[in-house]
Amino acid sequence: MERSPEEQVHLLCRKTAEVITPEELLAKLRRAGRTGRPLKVKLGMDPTAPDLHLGHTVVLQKLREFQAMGHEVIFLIGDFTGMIGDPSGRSETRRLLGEAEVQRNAETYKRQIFKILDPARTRVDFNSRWMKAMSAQRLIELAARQTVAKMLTRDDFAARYASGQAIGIHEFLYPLIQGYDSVALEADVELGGTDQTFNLLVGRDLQRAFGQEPQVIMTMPILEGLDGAQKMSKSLGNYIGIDEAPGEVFGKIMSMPDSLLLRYYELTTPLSAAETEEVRRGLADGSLHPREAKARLGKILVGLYHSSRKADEAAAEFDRVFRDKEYPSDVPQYVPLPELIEDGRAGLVALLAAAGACPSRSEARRLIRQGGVTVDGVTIKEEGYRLPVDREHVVQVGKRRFLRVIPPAARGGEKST
RNA sequence: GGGGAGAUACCCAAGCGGCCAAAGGGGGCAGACUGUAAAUCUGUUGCCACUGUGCUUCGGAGGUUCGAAUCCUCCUCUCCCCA
Repeated sequence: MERSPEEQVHLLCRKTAEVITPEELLAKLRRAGRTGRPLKVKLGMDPTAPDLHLGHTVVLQKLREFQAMGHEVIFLIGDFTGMIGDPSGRSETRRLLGEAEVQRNAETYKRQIFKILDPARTRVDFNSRWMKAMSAQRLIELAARQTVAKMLTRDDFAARYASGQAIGIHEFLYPLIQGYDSVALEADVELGGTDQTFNLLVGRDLQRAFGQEPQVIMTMPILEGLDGAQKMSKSLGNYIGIDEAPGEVFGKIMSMPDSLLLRYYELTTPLSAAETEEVRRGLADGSLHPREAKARLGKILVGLYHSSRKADEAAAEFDRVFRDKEYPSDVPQYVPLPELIEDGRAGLVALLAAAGACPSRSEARRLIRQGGVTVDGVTIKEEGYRLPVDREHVVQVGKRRFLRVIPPAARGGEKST
């Protein structure tokens, strides 16, 4: 709270895509400074996909900045909206979330957001608290405050409408309910990705309609997923979850397109603009090899969400397996089932499928045909290969899957895949 | 309420009686290359008792036919136009 309102505005507007409006933010901050009443900063999320990824951290980091300045953060879980169904979903069967499930997802959220946010300064709320009690009449009154034409100005609605895709009425209700959340919470500021701009603006409209001072809205850039094209999302499989194992996080960073590096430095790390610039220059003039830049980024991120010790371990393990082509330090054991073994040997295809190293036997055959399977470092090309189970053998499938095949007789080592 | 179009594998999208387990693209996986699980190139991408007259798959259920993703009937869902 020691920072002046002007300073706060300056800091808070960094790394944002849009702030509507900085002037209003300044005014609110000034008042907060005067009255000693911190701002209420809202971020809403659906409880449907409880795994947070790096994309979410962009906005969470901004929330943390608010906290660091002494403001109150409200993490709003859209359990009511979530129970109705997610508008971004297509026509796939709409799964209704039960209360128990919502509760569980909420717990998952908390565990994850508190890797970034300060629990002491975070209020977790649920919009069912007020939405459940809302009568149909009130809802219709709410709906009367927006027009279809206005709704169709939202990019994704417009695009879907133009391309002939379905838009459910309830999807129109979404922005309204989200906006109403701001009314219910009397939010001073609401954050979101740029894709939320429309919804956030609806919040301002509704607050005005309910006689409140409109919230300031701040949107953050949307982080591209690992494919470099679409936004990061779990369903697209192009994400890095902040709850993922250190090795996974590090590996995914190492495997992302070089072209994405700077973007990630910028949006997912706490590095200053000057430090990011340094990375950019290094990459540009060749003094920093992309691989090194990635390793650094990987370490930073693992360090952030796990620990710097885990980060070093992950980096060392990566080098070991992918640079030095050695076996990982912890290759899972697999003890073949007795029915797989005949004359002291087990068919490799059956074994790979049974061990879960391949989703099907056909896939196992394919991999063998393509030279993607080795036993004790020797590439196996025959689909009919039978692996002797006389002693331990290390089977590698592709680049990343390893298996220590243990003879069943040799001690009852626990089975794992 | 009336008229029209459509539903194909993870996604998009061809096919419109046999040569279709189904073109093409994306994605995935593998190989080569590489200081990287980057880029690029190549291969591959339903299952199984896997060198097959095998099994399952083209919204769902029936039917026609020697034979259907392809034709017919009904159903479900979506989109467009008109009212």
